[in-house]
Amino acid sequence: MVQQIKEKYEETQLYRIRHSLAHVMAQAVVEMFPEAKYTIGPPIENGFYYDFDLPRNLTPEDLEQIEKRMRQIVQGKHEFKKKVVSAEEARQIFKDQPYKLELIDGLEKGGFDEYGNPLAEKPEISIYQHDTFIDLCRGPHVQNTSEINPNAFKLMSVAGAYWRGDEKNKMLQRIYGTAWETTEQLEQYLWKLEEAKRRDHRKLGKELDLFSVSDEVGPGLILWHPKGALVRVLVEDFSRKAHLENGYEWVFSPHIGRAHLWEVSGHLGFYKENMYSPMDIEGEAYYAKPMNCPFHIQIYKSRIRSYRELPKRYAEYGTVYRYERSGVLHGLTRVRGFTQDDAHIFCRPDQVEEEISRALEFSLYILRSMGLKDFKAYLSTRPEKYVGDPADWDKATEALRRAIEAHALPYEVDEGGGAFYGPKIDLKVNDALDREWQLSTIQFDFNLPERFGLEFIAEDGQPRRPYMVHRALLGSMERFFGVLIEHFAGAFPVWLSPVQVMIIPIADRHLDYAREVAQKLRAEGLRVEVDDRSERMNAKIRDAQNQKIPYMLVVGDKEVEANAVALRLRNGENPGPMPLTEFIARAKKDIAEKN
RNA sequence: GCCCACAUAGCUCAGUCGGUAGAGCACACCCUUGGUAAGGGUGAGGUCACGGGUUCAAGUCCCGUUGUGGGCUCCA
Repeated sequence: MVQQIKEKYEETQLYRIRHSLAHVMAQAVVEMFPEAKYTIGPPIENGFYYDFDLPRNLTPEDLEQIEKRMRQIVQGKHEFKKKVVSAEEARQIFKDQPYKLELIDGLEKGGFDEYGNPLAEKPEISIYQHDTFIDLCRGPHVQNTSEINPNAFKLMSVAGAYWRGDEKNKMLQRIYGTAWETTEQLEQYLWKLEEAKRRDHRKLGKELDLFSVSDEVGPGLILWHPKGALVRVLVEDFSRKAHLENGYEWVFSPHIGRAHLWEVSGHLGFYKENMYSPMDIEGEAYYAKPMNCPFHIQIYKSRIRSYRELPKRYAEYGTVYRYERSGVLHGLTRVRGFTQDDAHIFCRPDQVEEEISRALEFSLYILRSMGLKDFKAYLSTRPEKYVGDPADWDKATEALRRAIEAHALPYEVDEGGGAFYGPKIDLKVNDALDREWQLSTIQFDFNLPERFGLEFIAEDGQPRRPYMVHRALLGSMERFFGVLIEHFAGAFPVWLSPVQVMIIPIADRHLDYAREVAQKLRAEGLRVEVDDRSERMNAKIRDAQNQKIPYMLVVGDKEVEANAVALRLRNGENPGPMPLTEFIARAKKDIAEKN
């Protein structure tokens, strides 16, 4: 999995620091709880963690104390010493540590490393010691704890985690820490966390009145308020138009379908745990759709298809319902009912290459139009269990790879990470805080064409099976909106701002003029409101700015006199008075350029 | 689903040792008509998530349920 990056990270000093701090933390915890059973503690993105089996639950005060003790240990200038040992020696050393013994068994048998990941070769067994603490570990570590800056790490949280990630196993206590080379880096990281909190879409969703979730309706079900819905409508309209211009045909399909459909599609076999219980309609079972594919397939199958009419590209904003376990729901990014900007492409084998390339190109175009610029692709290839012809898999995978390379996207290959029905590209987006979000996906499907017996009549008059590609670009409207909110911190580009202009009359006598300006701007297609409250101008500015409204137009005696407006921007910039016509030109330019 | 924490006015929160509920913002009304990030006053607004229990007495202690948050696992 994602080998390229992982290996690079493993070679860095930061990786060694984090890995070493995990050991130091384990020492501090074991000192605090001599009966503690310790398990594994790897470096991760931004830091490290270690999982413990402890006699009681940790409190925030415990964390402080552990952190304090860690500083002392780090400052003790202890050397990290590696030693290769036999399995027997290792068992002796860790005789009171059942989790370690389990790991040693795995190492001895080969096939698994100390984190339980599959391994090609049988590894040597090594231990690392610093100060009084010995851990089963293959390293690498710093030479000496003096290489660790005692003021560049911090323990962040305690959370439950299953032994080896399996929910059938015991729940352990995981302590997360973050660690850096310098204090500045630590502070920068902590700032980023704060900033992420400030732009949390759940918080902004409330403050900007964009959406809500109601207990009465149910968890994971989103209510789009007028302002949020307006953004969605704008995004949908833009994207729908682009689809129609790019050779897609728009379709609509129902939200439920007969059990038989889902049996044929196989969803009742391999996807049932994500589907809701059926409803009874005149003695027949119907299911809410977890995917749109079977419906688009029915449209394809509604008559005989000629090779001449391929490719067929059916697009729909398809609302699907999937059962997600209560613990995984999260704001807009993980919900139970959501709308995908879905499409299915049915094409001839000789069209695959171009269709993939087009789909990727189109995806990048749409995402860039939304103000997202930083992408990374993940190519997932054939897993061990798969359906279809390996030759088709290879052809499809190569088409995906060439498309990525043709677009000069950075990418990683997830060998064997594809679904059983086909290889795929996932496109992840890095937002303004450099956080990665998965949005687009382009997947081949070698399963459904077979199951539904899809055909087209080839040039020679014989039926052939088409290739089928499933793709979503924004992913889901809910998740995309969540990402959009966080990326822009709620300050959407002008073309997507629910309210683009707030007119701020200074005194009541300017109200008529303010309304007149509003009318003129509306006639130009701008979304305008007048703040006619009996508040001071300062308060109105503050409120408009907090609502992230792109343009504030202050109008008072001078503006009325000169048929002008005084412009203020939401970033605090103050271009000042200008003729109304000049403002209109400026706004229209910003909108056209998607600023 | 599992581990931990949390749930008080529309929002953000306070509420000590168990003694019967508070602030700011928002809202309504009144005064104020102010030139680039909060003018002043008055008022209305709460089954303290829900259901049990302990107690003379529960927002506060205990149990359960629901929801939310941080994780685990999974994913658009």
